[in-house]
Amino acid sequence: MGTKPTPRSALAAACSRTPLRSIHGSGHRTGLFADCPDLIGTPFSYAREEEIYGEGEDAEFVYRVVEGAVRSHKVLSDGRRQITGFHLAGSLFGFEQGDVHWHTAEALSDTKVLIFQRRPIERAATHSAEVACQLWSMATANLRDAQDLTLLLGRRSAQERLAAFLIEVDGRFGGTGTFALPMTRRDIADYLGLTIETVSRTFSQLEEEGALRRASGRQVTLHRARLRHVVET
Amino acid sequence: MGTKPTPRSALAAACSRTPLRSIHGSGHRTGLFADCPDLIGTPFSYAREEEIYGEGEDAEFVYRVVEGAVRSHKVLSDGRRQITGFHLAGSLFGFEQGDVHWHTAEALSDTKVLIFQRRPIERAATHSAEVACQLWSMATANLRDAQDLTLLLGRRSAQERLAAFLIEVDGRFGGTGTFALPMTRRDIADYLGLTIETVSRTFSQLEEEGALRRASGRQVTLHRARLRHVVET
DNA sequence: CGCCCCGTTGACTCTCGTCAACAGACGTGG
DNA sequence: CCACGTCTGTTGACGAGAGTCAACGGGGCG
Repeated sequence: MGTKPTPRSALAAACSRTPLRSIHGSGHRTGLFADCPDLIGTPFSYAREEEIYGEGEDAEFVYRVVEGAVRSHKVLSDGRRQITGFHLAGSLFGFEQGDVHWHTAEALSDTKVLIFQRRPIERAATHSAEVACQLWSMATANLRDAQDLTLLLGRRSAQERLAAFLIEVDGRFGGTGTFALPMTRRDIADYLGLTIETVSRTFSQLEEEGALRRASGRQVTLHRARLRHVVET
Repeated sequence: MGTKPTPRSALAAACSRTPLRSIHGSGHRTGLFADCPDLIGTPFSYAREEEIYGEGEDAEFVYRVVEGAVRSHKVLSDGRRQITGFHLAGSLFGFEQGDVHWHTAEALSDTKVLIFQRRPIERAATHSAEVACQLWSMATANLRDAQDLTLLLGRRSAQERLAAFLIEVDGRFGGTGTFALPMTRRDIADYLGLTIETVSRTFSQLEEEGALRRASGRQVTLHRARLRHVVET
């Protein structure tokens, strides 16, 4: 591929050559913008651990995950990190208030996204109540997630946090109870407000209690009833 | 006052008698709905510790604090509680996604609010991009607050949490550095993910370090530079 | 006056963090 | 092909910070 193209250059190129129809219908969830045919995203790729945008950067684009996974986080000056969310296939991220990002976003693995320019969407929102309502609905969904995380971090033990997290991820992967975690122990720890050692020990405890089984790689099989019992309410 | 009127009955009465102009201009911050003259709230009062709405209840109204203070929280089945936000004069609360509240809201002290019906506002949003954009903006502001709290709960020590909290409250009271906390130690603890004993001890530590002074009641005077130093980043 | 609630403090406990060692997977280069 | 380093994950020993339990003082209110 030679030198890495920027989102901007990819967008410019896409304007002249992309067969727009081919971008949709590729299996990602319908949702925001699904009924806005003029808001077609430009495909783009990021390598594992590559930064998509940084905190404080100009928020020129928003993104929808097509394949792979992304994390959003904030860091303190001494390096402590809090991941505020994982974005899996189908989810939209990077849409924040104001003109700069207040998080850093990085690809967990090689990831394909669709890129949208933020400005035209915001301009559309000022004219179309429908678009604005979709943005509102999206923000509200994110708000609920953030507040659930707040309850998790403020009032739950390590076991409860990990159990709730695994149930949540399972749900996002279709609820089969078996999946491969796309993130490292460090990512899980920084999401749950724990250390990697505690996450690792808690995995072992849950396995001893028969609430899950670990296989090679990051494959896990959940005993969902027992995990739910750990989480209770 | 005899039997307590419901918001519903107050609203019905207000339709026939309230001199609408008198409600506004009473010193609360301008903001959402300020430019929607047809969305006039009905005044209503709650006593200290009174529940305004409960988790799972039908979300018929939204509220703006005129005077006093309100807390929103969630509880786990075993009684552990996480306060997700305090609402002081001027702030709007109760606007959540879906038809039911996902929090409980209670008055910290005797509190005056303006009540708005949710449905007409939502209906207005589907027609007016401006209203919808305001709702979006409000949700996004709440989202940022929730994510800041996430970072606080996930990665900060008791001292850092309390210092950040005091700076935040000071800011909301005008940034003079001296004010009376409207909430109890229990409320602070349940907001910061700590216990009341830890909050109390942390107050004492910060006072020993000269970062604040406590006076009678819940009056505090902050040494803001030292508190900011505790929080650093 | 007496009760209850709030806040503070002390003593002890326990969960989770810290520091360290080590095993397995993977990629690189000799 | 294998030695090597690196990265991820696991486990153990120990320590620190926050939680738990308990006592007590002060203020508000019936």
